[in-house]
Amino acid sequence: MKELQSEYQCAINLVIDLIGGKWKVLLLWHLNEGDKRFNELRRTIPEITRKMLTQQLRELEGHGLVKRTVFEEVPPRVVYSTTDFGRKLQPVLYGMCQWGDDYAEEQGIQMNSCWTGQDFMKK
Amino acid sequence: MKELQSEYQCAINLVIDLIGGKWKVLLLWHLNEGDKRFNELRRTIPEITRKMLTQQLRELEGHGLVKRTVFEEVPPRVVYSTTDFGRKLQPVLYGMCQWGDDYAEEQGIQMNSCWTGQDFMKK
DNA sequence: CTGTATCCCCGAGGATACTG
DNA sequence: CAGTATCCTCGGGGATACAG
Repeated sequence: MKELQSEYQCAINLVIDLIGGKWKVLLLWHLNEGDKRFNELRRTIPEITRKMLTQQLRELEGHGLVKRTVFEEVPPRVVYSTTDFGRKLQPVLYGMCQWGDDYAEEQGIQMNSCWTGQDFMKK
Repeated sequence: MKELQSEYQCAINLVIDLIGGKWKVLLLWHLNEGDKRFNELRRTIPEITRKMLTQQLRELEGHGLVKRTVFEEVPPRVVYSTTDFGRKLQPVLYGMCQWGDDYAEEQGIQMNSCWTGQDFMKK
């Protein structure tokens, strides 16, 4: 598990350590849509391997951005959700998405929009 | 040079391709403080190598987020600045920084604040 | 279903020397 | 000053098999 430093020159460096991983922003984004199970996330992000999914989720959990809830059943059921703090990032992620959409439009890039922004705006 | 895809499932994936590089967010952040020369950036981010700095700047430039201005002098002078579009990301970066600051405070992480947020807020 | 455990490859990126 | 050009290492991350 990647440890955070005890001191940072600038908050942006801390943020990069927290959500700079290859899949973390994507995971947080999808978890902000709603709680998700392990294989549900795999289906949402088909390119991710089990190993990477586990690892990135564990780091997000370790840093307090994601909560992991295990239901003691057979077969096992595990649900991932964002913590209050992870959820605080939502406006930022949303801003990123908007900016990305702007970029795509300006550059004529196609978007198969899994766009959850509207839901967010209603709040 | 890393090419963008012609189509994305979701804007967040595009954003990750645009600024997901190891140093890109950091570079954009520092360039938002003001235009900077090559070695100035190296001093600001001592851990980055010349190679990486060049490469990441070239990608940002290629994607239209950063502008590179060469002054034909001896010795050469090259100034990097954010484009209008790159600048549009500033509120997002600022939001990330605020969130990082919150996190640091909650977790008791030390911050040697190169904090340019205040300047931003005045606008 | 939700993961570990292993093995292994490949390419991001560091170190260093050189250049216009 | 602002980069290229080379070489080489190292670990991120894929593939696969196995486990509770």
